[in-house]
Amino acid sequence: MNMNRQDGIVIEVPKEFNFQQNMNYMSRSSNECMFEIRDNTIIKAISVSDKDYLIEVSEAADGNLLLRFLGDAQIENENAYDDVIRYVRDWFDLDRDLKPFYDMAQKDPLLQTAVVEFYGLRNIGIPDLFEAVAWGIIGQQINLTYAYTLKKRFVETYGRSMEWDGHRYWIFPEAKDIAKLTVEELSSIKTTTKKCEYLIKVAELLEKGELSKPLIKSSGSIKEAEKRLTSIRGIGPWTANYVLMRCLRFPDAFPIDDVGLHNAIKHLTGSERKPTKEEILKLAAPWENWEAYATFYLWRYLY
DNA sequence: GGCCAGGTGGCCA
DNA sequence: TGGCCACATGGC
Repeated sequence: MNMNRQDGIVIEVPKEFNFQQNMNYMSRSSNECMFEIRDNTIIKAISVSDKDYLIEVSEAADGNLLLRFLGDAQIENENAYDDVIRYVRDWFDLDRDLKPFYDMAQKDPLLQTAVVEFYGLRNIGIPDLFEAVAWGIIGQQINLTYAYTLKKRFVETYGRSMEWDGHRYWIFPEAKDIAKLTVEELSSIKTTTKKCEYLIKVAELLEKGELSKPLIKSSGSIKEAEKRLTSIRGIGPWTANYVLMRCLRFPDAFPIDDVGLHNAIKHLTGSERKPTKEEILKLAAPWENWEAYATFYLWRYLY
């Protein structure tokens, strides 16, 4: 492995990977505050093993990913490299074999065009559980543009940041800091009282260790994982499946109540109305165990 | 100005 | 279980 800090570290990608497709997805909102797209590279502040790093991910000449450390992050040992590489592999879902998905999808009426048009797109994840849940709660029942505005307010009020080359890069607020807040304090970001309650409660559960990635992963099935999440106030079936899909990486996570999914299906089928739940279940039957990727690809039709 | 947002909890039958 | 309804405000 190339460990030269100056040249960057090459992270090998699977065959079913296309840098530009993932960039296109990540460029979907100009109001995204958790990373920056600049000169066809992604720059992001991350917290891994209790250390903050500023990283740049770009495309290497051979099509692999190139990881560079920016700023004055102290790389103390080889383990730190491994931690960050693992983070990036998880973030881009590089260790999943998409061939079975593509084999299935090219025969599927709803997906066959999508997998050609977006070939090489990965389910870009939200590795931090608190961020994934909070983003889900914040985004409930509001338009995506406004959701990005609220997230930005939340992050810039309660997160910490690193500055580099005249830009500021944010790390998502930590659960332990949000758990201390009152609803009144948190409502300064101007979201609903209920969402403030939910966010603080989730932060408390994470802080107490009553909610964690290993705990959810240890669930016997997706149904149990979903149940564990929906037992928490503010997390319904949509949020639970969203989190299982973007953070826990359950391939069969399926946010079937998602209005974006409904609109994508409406668009692709040329229907005048949104599909019913029964119609979606029927359309999605062939997607078994690939519902998360199917949903992720169909979302690409919305921007 | 009015409808719609990457929903959820609570109440009711 | 399944059907309503309040929530609560911005985007377009």
